Amino acid sequence: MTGLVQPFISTVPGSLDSKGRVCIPATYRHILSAQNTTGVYVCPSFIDGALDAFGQSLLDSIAARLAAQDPFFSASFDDEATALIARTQALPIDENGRVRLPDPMITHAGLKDKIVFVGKAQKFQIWDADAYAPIEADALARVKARMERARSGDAS
Amino acid sequence: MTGLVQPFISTVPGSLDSKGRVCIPATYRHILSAQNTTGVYVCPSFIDGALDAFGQSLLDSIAARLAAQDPFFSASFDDEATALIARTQALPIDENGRVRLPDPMITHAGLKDKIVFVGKAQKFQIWDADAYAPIEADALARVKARMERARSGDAS
DNA sequence: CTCCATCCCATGCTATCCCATACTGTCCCA
DNA sequence: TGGGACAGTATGGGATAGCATGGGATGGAG
Repeated sequence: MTGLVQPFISTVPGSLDSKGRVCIPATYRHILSAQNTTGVYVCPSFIDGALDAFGQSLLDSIAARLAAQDPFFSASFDDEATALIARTQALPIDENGRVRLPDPMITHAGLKDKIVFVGKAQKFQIWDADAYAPIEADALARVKARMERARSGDAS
Repeated sequence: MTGLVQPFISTVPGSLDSKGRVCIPATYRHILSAQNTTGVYVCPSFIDGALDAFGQSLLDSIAARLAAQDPFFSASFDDEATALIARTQALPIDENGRVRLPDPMITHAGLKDKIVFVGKAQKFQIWDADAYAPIEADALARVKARMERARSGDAS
């Protein structure tokens, strides 16, 4: 049943206005509303300077995993809840498709004026446009190198 | 189908005033009232300097598992749940969304002026702001380390 | 009678909602 | 195939309801 969820794809440019608002691309909004999500869940990544955004489907699977644990006496529950649930915010989307990003999240991602939305299947990410450019280049280079290694290995 | 209960998420800053009152974040209050809870249940944590706060849903499931002797939990769960219930207080929320924390609980959590509310799905916690910062950092580090271990294990 | 706790009212502010406008892509028809 | 119209999308700004906070008043207990 999880396989039927539509994935977030492609990279979309966007902008952050003076009030800290961003306009979620219409394509992503349609996917979100198909998940019975009125808003969008956003969590600062603990790997890099991105914001992870997702809908009800992904949150449910996280909450379900936590619900199977003892909320008062389990150490693993506590770490996971602290890292994921506590740092995630439910942001409502207004009728024009915009969300107000909390200031700490803007700071975390170093968002200026220009931003990009990057589809990652179950979730999408929000990056500062300048910060994302080298990240994308590096990722492309790694994929290219791996493919060439695989090809030369196969061609024996 | 009331099966899915809305989880407490995100971290919200707050304050303790000179009368020992705290203002419960509006988002949490809405979740509580959706659980037919007029007030909030609060219990000093067993493992650290936090206050655990929750609504009717979690209290019911504790009581139900006590009665059913749920084998999923450890053998000592019965003792723990009994202690938990004994130390829990039902605090009324006034019309402005505030609760008066009993002095022993303020002492337990070492609350000064600045506090934080930390969402943990079925419950949320109340921490002194300064005390929580290192707790969060440690939990993040542990989760991050676990992820990197898993990644290097995959990359054979 | 004094002190302490709870209740209630009043205020400033921030966040949310809403409207008004510009634009861009698509669709239809000549 | 080109031009025009329209609908959905994106952006800026202003008003308002709700939230958070402080202080005073009232009732009960010691």
